Amino acid sequence: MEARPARLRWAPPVNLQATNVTQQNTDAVSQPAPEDEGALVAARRAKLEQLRGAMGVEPYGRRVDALEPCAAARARFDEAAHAAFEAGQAARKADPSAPVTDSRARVRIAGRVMQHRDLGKLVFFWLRDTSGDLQVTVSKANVSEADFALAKMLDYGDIVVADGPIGRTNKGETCVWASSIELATKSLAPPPGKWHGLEDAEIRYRKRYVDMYSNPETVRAFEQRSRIVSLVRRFMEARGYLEVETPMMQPIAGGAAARPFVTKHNALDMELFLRIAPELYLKRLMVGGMRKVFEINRNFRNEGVDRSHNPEFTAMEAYEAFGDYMTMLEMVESLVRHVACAMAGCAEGGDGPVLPFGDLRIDYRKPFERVRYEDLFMRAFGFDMRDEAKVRAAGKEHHVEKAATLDHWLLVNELFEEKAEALIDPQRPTFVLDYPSAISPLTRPNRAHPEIAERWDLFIAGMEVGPAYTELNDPDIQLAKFTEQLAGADDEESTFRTLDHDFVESLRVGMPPAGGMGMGIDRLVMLMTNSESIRDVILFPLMRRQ
RNA sequence: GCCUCGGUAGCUCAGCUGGUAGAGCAGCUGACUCUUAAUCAGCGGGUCCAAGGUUCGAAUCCUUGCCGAGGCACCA
Repeated sequence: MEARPARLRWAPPVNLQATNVTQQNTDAVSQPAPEDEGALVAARRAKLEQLRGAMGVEPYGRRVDALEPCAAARARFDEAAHAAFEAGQAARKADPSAPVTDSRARVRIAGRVMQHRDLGKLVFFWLRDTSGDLQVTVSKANVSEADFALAKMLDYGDIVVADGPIGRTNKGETCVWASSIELATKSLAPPPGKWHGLEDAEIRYRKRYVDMYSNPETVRAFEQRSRIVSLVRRFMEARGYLEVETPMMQPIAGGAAARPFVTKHNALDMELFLRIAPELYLKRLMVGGMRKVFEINRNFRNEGVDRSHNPEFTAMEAYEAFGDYMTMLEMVESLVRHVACAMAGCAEGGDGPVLPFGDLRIDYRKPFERVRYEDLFMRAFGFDMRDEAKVRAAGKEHHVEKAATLDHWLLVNELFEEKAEALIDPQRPTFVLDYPSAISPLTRPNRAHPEIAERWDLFIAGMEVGPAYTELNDPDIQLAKFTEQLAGADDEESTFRTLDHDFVESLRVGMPPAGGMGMGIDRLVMLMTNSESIRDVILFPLMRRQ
């Protein structure tokens, strides 16, 4: 990849005369000013000055080559070399002319100081990097006077480089016996406690950088996330899907029914929406002739925030020309099991694992549950969902809002969500098949039963992980459904809902029959990493401004 | 938007029917060549989230607001 010229990278943004930019910057600078810093910070600043002055140490470091992760350094500990060195030391005690024997591996590690114990002429501290912790032992006899002075004055949170042989203490702790140490970065902030670490959920999300070094499982979860996304990509590529990127800023926010975020392009004087879904663009690619595509990217929905919703979230959508919703079902079931297998370390092609999620044990073994929407409705209510009178009565009985006037199928779905979804076993991944057409405007109706759409939703642990459709490719029906939908929009919805005529035009050009699916990647990661809050799988979740 | 719970030292928390603000760890000074949440001696450290009210007196009771957690609602 060619590097961009530095001039471009560092050039100030050009067209930023918009007032909201300045506004945002002012808001961001609500941190306490330096003069508000307490005694703990003052003590660290005093050390900083001492390092720079009397000790001649640069507290913000320099390039260091040939570093290895703490875990790798620890793994290079060799019992025989350690024993030989200890024996040699004993021999020299008896006879100082005995030769020095030291075949222990030399290592160089860097990390944050997590523990610090000063025993006078011997200093122990632990360094932490993302691979783990490793103790560094500094003996006054082994290092320069300057290095020893530095070792004694280190603070919890400082970033330090240590060089030396990997060995063991008398008490059996594997450690680096420092031959030299170097301060990489002085930390000025008071750290969280060394025992409890950082537990306050608010600070964990707001200051993720502290959470990450204080709670190693945080970094672990995000390493897992990265691995899962990579597995998903490789799975899709192996099946011949092409990864594409479609607009995140759209003049019409289509493809779903959520409330969008609004923004503006100044030069074109144009209102834009952050996308709520990529669907309508990916389908245009089908029209253009691409057979199998997928996109993994952010969607933005201007809705509430809770344990399974963040306003910006990562979704995958995939489309396969000449497929249908059952093509997608096979693909998604294989994909979810594939990822679950990788997480559990079980054999590929086997039945699949059982993974914990909170108090649940999710059973990813073959096959996932399949249940028809109308059968689930029948089980929940005891009558057919097409029975308008009974549905109307049940709506009133269950106090559905506007039960008397609401469209029959919308009422059916209200009832379904209230009572039927609860019948799904949260421990069994379940495909609910064949939703009513009336609530599926982008889905092709079943040819024999047009009130039913060829659509499924996958539920795991009570969460909706994603839907799939046999895509509607009849331009006339699509236009009719869009028009009907717009007619039902209230005043607020009308401000952001517009008919995407170009999309309808693309269907007139002709989209091959196709299957399509969507999947919430954050929710998939939650399930795979046993994280019950979406905030634990998003590095910087949206928080209210302080 | 609604309901419940919470916000006290850098961190984790205690603080009873209203009566001078506490602990452990962290910090500072000193001792210690094998520590493992090191130990020992000594010393500092608070806008009790904010504003208002009740009271002789409020961390504590009341009201409102801010921030968070959980739940509900919203989310085809």
